[in-house]
Amino acid sequence: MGLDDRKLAVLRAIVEDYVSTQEPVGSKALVERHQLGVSPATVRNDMAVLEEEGYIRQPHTSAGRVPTDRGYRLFVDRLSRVKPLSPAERRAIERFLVGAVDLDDVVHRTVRLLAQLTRQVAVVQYPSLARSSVRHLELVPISTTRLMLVMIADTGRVEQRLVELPGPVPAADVTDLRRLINEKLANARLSETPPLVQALVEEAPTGLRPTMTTLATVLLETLVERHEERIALAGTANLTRGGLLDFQGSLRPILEALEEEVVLLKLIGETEPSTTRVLIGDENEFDNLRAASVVSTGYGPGTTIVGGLGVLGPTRMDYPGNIATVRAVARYVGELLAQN
Amino acid sequence: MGLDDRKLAVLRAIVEDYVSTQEPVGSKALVERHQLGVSPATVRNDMAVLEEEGYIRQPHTSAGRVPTDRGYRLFVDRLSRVKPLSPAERRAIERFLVGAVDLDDVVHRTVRLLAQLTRQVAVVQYPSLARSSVRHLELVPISTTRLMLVMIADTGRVEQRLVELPGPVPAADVTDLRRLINEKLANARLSETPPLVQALVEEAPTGLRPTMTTLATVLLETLVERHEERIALAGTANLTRGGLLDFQGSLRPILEALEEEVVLLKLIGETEPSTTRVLIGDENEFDNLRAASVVSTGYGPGTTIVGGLGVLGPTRMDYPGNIATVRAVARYVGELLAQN
DNA sequence: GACTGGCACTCGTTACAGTCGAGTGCCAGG
DNA sequence: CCTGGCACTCGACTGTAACGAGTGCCAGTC
Repeated sequence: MGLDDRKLAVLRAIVEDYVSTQEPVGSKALVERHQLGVSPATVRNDMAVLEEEGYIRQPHTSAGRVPTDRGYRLFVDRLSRVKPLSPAERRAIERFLVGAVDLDDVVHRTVRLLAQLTRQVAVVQYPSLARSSVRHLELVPISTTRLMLVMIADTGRVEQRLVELPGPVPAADVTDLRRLINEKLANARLSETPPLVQALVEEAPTGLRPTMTTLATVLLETLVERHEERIALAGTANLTRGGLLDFQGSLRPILEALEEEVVLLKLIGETEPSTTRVLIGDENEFDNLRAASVVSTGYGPGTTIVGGLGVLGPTRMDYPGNIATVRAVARYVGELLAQN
Repeated sequence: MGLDDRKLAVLRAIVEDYVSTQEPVGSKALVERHQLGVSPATVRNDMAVLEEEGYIRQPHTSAGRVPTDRGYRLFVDRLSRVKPLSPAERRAIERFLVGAVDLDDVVHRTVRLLAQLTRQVAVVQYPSLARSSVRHLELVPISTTRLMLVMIADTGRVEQRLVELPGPVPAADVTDLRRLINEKLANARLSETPPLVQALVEEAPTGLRPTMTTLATVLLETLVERHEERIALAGTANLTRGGLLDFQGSLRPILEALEEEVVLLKLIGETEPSTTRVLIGDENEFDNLRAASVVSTGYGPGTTIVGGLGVLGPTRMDYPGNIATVRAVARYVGELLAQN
């Protein structure tokens, strides 16, 4: 394919201009705003090639060119230069995140911060239970036949669940149960708990066996099956920026997708370590989001990844800027988590 | 004011037609669709009066009439007939809410249910801590200088918070602290805890005094100041029904308002016992929501109110239907809570 | 006095024609 | 391989005209 350097420069210029002006960009405007060193006619020839290769298209014959999803992809992969954060942005991140008092607080502040900095919709996954370890399991007697099971993960996440016991259980037994459970499960990765829970039941003293069986069921549900993942969302109002030009006139599919936790998890949860993932338009597997792009990355204390975070916006977004912001925020959050 | 029965009937007909068709309604269409027993000309005269009194208006000279906020208000107060839920709706409510496994689950199911039934944006406030009592306070040692404080409210709500202790505290002391705290605070209304916490510090044995002081600070923060209220939201995609006719073309202010928890709490949190509150358009104190209406009510086990729930939509909404649904859902949720 | 039919009027909507101009593709020449 | 020039396309905008839904008013009827 004959994509020489100048053609790439033209594509880059088109993307940059279109992203900032939101209007199809013509050959004349291009040479005026960028130092391409050639005439509009030459640029037109390049554009014709770029269009043939599927990187740009014209909304209608007498209009300028607009990048296609494929064009954005090339831009992101090969053409965008890293855009360092401004000092003001760095300060904003620090200011916003210090003073967070617990995990909930961290997540909420993070998601708002991301939405504010990128002016897009921000999504933050709570630290995944699957990738966490049990720090402590607490049994709190509510009545003689009811316990509250509280699980504290090493990431700071806390899950609780009410347990209906098969019969009254004296306080001393609760103490024993608590000890047994913690001996077995503390410091275990959540994903590895099922066999341990099974062992707990088998090894339980006969007197505690029925209660332990009930507990085991709830434990498995709490640790593995239910609610496994949580999501925080902010900045939906940013979808309305840029009139209705983005998202071809209807926010509906986007808003619907944002209500589906499963969808969001797929979007930002499946990150390989330390990569920033960019999904552009129809690269996305959800039809509802074919007009949107997602920039996401993983975060966690040190080098381990415990969750994902990212932003969602129109395909016409500032990729370099958003990538830089998402990365920076993820790094700060990781540091914050490492302190616990 | 000369609002005889027929004029009221005309207003009612206008509201009903406009709500269902979403188009300004004219005199001719009115007499065709309702048995008013008079001619279009007569209806026109009535309309002129209604317009003069501010209950309806014309978008432009050659168009039909549309209810004003004032018109909706009159409709809601005096003209709407109660619309009983369909059996299908009743079934849906029951089916949706049984099987909820804990409070989080109840709240999430409720908010989704409301959004689905009313096809509006649904808002549910978690049971307010201010109106709850302490069921139990648990101290979980994380390390020698760190505790996790877990508060379980009688409504099922659970709050937790990490506490950094001034120095190492032996396990036995933790047991003592737990006992002291529970003796003093269990069953107390959260709003009444501040003096009790104060007393805790004063009455603490000298050895435990410093630790108790630290705990007291966190207790006050957890019980009274922080996060006091939480909100669940669903159905934002419903805002896009009815094209962009509702909300005069921009969802932006609405979406912004929905991101502000404070705003939502004001909307649905301030409910007097067992009343269903309807706020129509500019009756709302938030400028962002002057194009929206809110139907809300309180819920709770038995006759006490522990939180609010409701729906938000365009002023052009089905008030009788939404009022009925909101009430019914609130009642079911109350029953569900009472079972704990 | 209340209701009705009729009629003139308003004004937004639609359709159509014409102009404008941004932007293109192509070609001949450097 | 680049460039200037030129004809062409086609959406955006403007102006005009016909249309029709809906109104307000008035004179007539019960």
